[in-house]
Amino acid sequence: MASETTLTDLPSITPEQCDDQLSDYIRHNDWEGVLLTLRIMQQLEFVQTEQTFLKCLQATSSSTNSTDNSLLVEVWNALKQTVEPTRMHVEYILDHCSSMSSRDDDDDVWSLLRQSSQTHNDAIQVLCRRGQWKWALREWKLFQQRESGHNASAIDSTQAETYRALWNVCIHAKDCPIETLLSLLQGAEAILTAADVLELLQMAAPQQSWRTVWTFWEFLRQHHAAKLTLDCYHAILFHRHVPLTTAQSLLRDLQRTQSPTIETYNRVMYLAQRERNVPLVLQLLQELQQKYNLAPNAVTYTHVVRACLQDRQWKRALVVFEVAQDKLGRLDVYLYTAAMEACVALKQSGRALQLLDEMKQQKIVPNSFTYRVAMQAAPHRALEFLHELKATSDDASIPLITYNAALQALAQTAKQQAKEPHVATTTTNTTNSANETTPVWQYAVNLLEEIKQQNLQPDGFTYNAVIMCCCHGPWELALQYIQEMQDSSQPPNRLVYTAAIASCGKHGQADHALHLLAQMKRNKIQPDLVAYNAVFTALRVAHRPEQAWQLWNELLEQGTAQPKTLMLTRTEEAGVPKRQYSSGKANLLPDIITITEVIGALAGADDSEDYQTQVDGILAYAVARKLLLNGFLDSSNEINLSGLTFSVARAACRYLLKHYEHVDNQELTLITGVGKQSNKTSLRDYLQAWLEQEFGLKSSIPRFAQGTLVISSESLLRRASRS
DNA sequence: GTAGGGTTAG
Repeated sequence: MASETTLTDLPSITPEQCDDQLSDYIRHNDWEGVLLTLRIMQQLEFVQTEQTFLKCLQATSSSTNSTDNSLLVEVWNALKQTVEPTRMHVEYILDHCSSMSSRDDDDDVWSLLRQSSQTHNDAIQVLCRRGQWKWALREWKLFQQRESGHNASAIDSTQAETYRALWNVCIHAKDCPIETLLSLLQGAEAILTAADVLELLQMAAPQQSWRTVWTFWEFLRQHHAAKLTLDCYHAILFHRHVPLTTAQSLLRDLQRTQSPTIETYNRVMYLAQRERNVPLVLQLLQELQQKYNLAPNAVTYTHVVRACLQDRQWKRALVVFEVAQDKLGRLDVYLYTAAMEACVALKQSGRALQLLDEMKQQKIVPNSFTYRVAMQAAPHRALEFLHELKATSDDASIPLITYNAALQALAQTAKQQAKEPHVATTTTNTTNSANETTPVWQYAVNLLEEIKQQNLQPDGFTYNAVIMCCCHGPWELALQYIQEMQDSSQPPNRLVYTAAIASCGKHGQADHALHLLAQMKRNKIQPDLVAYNAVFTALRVAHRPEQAWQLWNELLEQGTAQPKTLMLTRTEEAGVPKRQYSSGKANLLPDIITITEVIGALAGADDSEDYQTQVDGILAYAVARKLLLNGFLDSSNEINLSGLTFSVARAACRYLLKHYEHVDNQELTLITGVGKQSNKTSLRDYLQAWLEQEFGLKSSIPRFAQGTLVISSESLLRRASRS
C-alpha cells in the first residue's frame, strides 16, 4: 500500500529512514513492503546491519503466514547479499521451520542453510541442541559427502565441534540405535583425536548400557587402538555393569601397552570381591606389588578384607586387616568397619568394640555402617551407639537401616532379658540411668515414633524388629502394627506376619496366631515353615492339642511337594557355610522345631490312645526324615537324645521301646548329655526317673560316660516278656 | 570401596 510513495522518494532516502520504513512494514505484516525496502537498500548500497537481518527474520518466522517458506527464502537471500548469516540467524530460520522433523517440504529452507559450510554446521549444531538427532544426522551425512568431494584437507575445529555435538545428542537419545552410533564413528575417523576418544568414552560409558559400551569399545580397539589411553580403559572398567571376566581381560590387555595404576587394580579387585573370589583378589594384590611396584592403599585392603567377609572367611579377614595395619599405619573407616564385621561374625564382640575405641582414638570418625556393626556386637548398647552417631554425623539424618539395626538390637536384648531375667542388661538407656525399669519394648516403640517424626517411612525390617520386641511386652501392639502396615503403602510381608504370630504365640494368644496365619494366606502371602512353627508354638503355649494335630496334618499335605536338598554353594577353601532359610511352598517340610512344637502341644493332652497314635505317627515321620533318633535307622544301639525337650525325649523313648529290635546281649545306650544348668533338672535325670516310672526300666549312668543312660540287656528282655 | 530381618528349648 505504501510502496508507491517509497519508490518516488527513492533519491532522497537515508539509511535510517529505510530502517524505520522496514520496521513499519514489519509491524503491519506487509511483506512485500519489507522485500521492496530490502531491495532498495541493496540498490542504494546501504549496508544492512546484523540487527536488520535479525529483525526481518524474527518478524518472518513469527509471522502467521508460516505455511509458506518462500517469504523466508526471499528475505534470507536478500539479506545474505550484504550480511554474513550467523548462528543466531540460522536459529531463527530453524525456529520458523519447527515442524521440520515431520515434513520434507522444508527442503527449500535447507538448501539455504546448506549453501555454506558455516551455516550448514550451525544448523546441525542447533538441531543437536534441540535433540533432533535424526535430522542432524541426515544433514551431517550430506555435509560430509560434500566436503569429502572437494576438500580433503584437515577437519577444522567447527566441524569437530559439530561432530561432538552430534555424538553427544545421539548417545543421550534413548531411541538412537547402536548401529547409528557406530556409523557415526566410522565417518569420523579423521576427526577423532585421542582426547576425543577419551571424552566420548567418558561421556558414553556412564549413560549407555553395557552392551552398547562394549560394542563401542570393540570398534575403538579395531580402528583407534593407538588412541586408547589408560583413562580410556578406566572409563570402561568403571562402567556399572562391567563383568568381572571382562574387567580381567581389560586389565591384561592394557598391561601390554601401559602401566596400570592402583586405581586400575582396585577396580578389578572390587569386582572380584563382589563375587567373593578370594583367590583372585589375593592374586591381584600380589601382582600389583610385585609386577608394578604399586603400593596398596586403604581401598585395596578393604577389597581384600571384604572378599574374605563375602566368602565368610572371617579369620582370614582379620589377618588381612592386621597386614593392612602394618603396612599402612593409618587405616580408614571402611577397613575398621570391615574388621569389626569379621569380629562380630566370629562372636568376638569385645574385639569389635576394641576396634571401635581404637578408631576413635585415631580420630577416625565411625559412621552409620560402623555403628550398625557395633550394635550387633553389643546389642544392649544400641541406643548409646545411635546417640553417638547422631552427635558425630554431620548431616544429622540417620538412615532408616541404622534405626532398624538399633531396633533389631533391642529385640535381641529383650530376648536375652527374657531368657535370663536376673542378668541385668541395664545399659539400654543412656540418658538417665535411674530409668532402669523401662521395658525394652518401650524403647522400641519410642524409636518407631522417632523414625516417623524424622519423616522416614518405616519398612518391613522396622516393623519386624518392633514387633519382635513386643514378644516380650504387650502382644496387642503386634496386631496394631500389622493393621498400621495394612493401612499404609507397605503391607506386612511374611516375616512381619511371622513376628506377629510369634508375639501372640508367646503370650498364648493362639486364636490371634491362627487368625494371622489365615490373614496372611488371604493376602496371598504363603506362610513358610518358620511361620507355621510360630503358630505351633502358640498352640503349645495355649494348650491346644487338637488344633495342633489338625495343623500338623495340614502341613504334611502341603509339604510333600518337593523335598529340597540344601546345597552349600562353596566348594573350595574354608568359607564357613551360610545357614539358609528357604521359603515358599516348596519347603514346607517339617523340621526339628516343628516336631518339637507339635509334640510339645500334644503333650499337654491326656495319655489317651489317640494321643499315643498321633505322637507315634509324628515320631515315625521324624525318624524317617532323620530329624530324630539318628542311629535308630542304622540299628545302632546308641541313640542320641541330647538337646531334645523333655516331651520330645519322652515321646522318642516311647517310640524307641516300641520299635526297637532288641539284639540279645546288647544293652541300649541313650545319649542325653550331662545337663549344664545346675538349677534345672537335667534331661538325663529326668529320663532316668521317667523310664523307671513309666516302664519299670532301670538305667545306669556309666562312670566314664556321664552324659549317657545305659539300659541293660536284661532289663530290656524283662520288659519284652512282660508286654 | 560398605548395609538387612524370623520360629523351639525344664
